[in-house]
Amino acid sequence: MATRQDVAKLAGVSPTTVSRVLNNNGYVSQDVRKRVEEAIRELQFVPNRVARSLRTQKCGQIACITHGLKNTFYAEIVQGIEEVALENGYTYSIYSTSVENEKYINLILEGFYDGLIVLTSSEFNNLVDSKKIREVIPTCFYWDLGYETKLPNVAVNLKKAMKNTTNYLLDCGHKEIVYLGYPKEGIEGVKENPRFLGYVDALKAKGIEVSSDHFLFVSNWNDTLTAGYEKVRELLDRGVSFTAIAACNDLMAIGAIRALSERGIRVPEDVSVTGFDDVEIAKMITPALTTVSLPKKEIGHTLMKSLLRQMNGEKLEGKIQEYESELMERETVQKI
Amino acid sequence: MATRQDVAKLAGVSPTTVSRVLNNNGYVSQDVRKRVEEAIRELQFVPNRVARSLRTQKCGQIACITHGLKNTFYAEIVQGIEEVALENGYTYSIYSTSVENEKYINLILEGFYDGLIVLTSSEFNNLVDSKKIREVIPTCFYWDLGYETKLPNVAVNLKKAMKNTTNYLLDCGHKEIVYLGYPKEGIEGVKENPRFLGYVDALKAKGIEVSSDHFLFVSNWNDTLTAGYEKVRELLDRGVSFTAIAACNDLMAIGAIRALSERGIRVPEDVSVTGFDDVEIAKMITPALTTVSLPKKEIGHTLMKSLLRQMNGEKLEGKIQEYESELMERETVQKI
DNA sequence: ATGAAAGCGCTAACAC
DNA sequence: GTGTTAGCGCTTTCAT
Repeated sequence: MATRQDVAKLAGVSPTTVSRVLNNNGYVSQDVRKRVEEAIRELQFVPNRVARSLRTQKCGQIACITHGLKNTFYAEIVQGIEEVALENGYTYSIYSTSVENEKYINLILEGFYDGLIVLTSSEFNNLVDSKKIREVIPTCFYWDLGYETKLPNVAVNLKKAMKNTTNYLLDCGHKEIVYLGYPKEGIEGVKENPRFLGYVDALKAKGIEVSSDHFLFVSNWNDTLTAGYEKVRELLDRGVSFTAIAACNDLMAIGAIRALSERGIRVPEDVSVTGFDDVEIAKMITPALTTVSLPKKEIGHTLMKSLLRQMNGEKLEGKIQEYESELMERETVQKI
Repeated sequence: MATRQDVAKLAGVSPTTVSRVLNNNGYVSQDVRKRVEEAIRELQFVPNRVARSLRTQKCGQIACITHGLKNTFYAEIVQGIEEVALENGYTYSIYSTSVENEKYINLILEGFYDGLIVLTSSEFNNLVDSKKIREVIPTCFYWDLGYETKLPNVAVNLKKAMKNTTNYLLDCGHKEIVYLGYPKEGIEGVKENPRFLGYVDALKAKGIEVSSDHFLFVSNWNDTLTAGYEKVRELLDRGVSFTAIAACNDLMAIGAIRALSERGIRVPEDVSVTGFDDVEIAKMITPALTTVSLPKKEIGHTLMKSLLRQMNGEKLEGKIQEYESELMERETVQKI
């Protein structure tokens, strides 16, 4: 592997000059530049990023924390992040929240990353002291918790989104609506989840009783197809009466639909179901899932752009951008 | 951010000694070790990975090339990779094949990675000279092409898998089976795809005519829900007669089912459909998808383990492991 | 058992 | 315009 030294020797110039043409700063005469460029080509020289990082104290890499890519919701956000990262010469690593606390922190403190994007605020908050992390490394959060934070974040108005959805269900004549999704932790902390808040708000506004029989809570790290499936089976076993399910993500909704249809309950004829996220597959299943569309890629873009700004020295605080969502009326909801 | 120097000073020893306790080599007296450890704790010292990398010429990071995580098939393999990577102190970056040729190569040559895992052999092969890459960096491929290679790879017996699946369809009485999926490039190169080979083999073995009317080809980078959906719509528009569709991945199968049901064609009553990969959602849609199950996580594990071996100096060549698959009989196929 | 010193490949301040 | 030099934080001989 050729080094800058080798190039310098071959071109008959000093290493500094090579740097200059490489980084396009300082003055280099046409003639010399040409010779250097030729030498670079001949030796197939590629600058060593590790050495450069050590010198410049920035390594052109960011870390991104998710809780697994199996929910394509995250995969799509990550795609958005990747696009603007690469455009700006950054690479990124992905970590799943499943990794233990300490490993993370060290990985991050090791100086191998210039910035950090956290897609799973709640788990991350439980794991580490976010404020502390932020002091050592520029950080941007995708914030989906129910309270405000000073941490730089981009968010979606989830409360409003779920309120809309619930209202839609209500307008379709549903009164017994099951909520399937996130609490923060247990029933007490539950108020902190914006989606749940939206659900409760909508019900109350129409004078409908909010019954804990209709709460199907799932922890944040377990918002999967299987969880949706099993929660609804349990619900069915309990014999609770309901005519609709409002899920907190599409995967859980799809799991719910499966549980329903295995018991011979038809969607939407017998029970209506709504999802959340509008993952690509939502419109491809039959019946196509009525769900809430979020601008996933844009979220990724904004997350990365905000991080970039911070890495350039800007101080950012609190909500940087709040996106709106859109209810996609498809085939899993029916008027009764 | 504290450096090793600071620790040394605080502990009243030389920087070398600090290194020794950090890396657990050489002799350090109990007493000194304790002092150093205390200093480390007090200063919250974390060794700088960039500096270490520069010195040791290995950076504890690998790159992984996919064509996007939106197909959870790749996400699951990546999860497997992550598990053994982290276990062994490696971090990883993910790249989508959508990035242009040159950027890649440079990224990889920049010395920011100790190894490379390629999940999308075909695209990668088109993009770069795999053999050349391999000379500069240990590499391991997930190989799903129809010809053998000397490049270190882990594979699944895809030909056999698709042959099985086609036979299953045949045994169910289907004779007009549509193939939905990968050619290498155009019809001529088509023979190189193992799945296609398996499909043709099965048909021929039963003396059934192989008709190009039943080929629905999709390029490798376009094996999506939407592609499956649109290809099948086109097929329907052409008025070709068929009773089954064998798809090359679950996403395309799901897209196909959607196209079918939008036209009032029932699955499996009117047309049977099979998928490939057994992605988590396959069993959750209704009807549950009959598909081929591959050991995705294990593939990830083996990929990473093989890379580890190479990074430790071992020379690996050709097929390292070939996995078998399993047909999951569910609800999208019916006897006729 | 511990320390001194060289050097990984690069950049940037400073000289010429 | 171009070269010299110091140094980023660490590991690793080689002395002691």
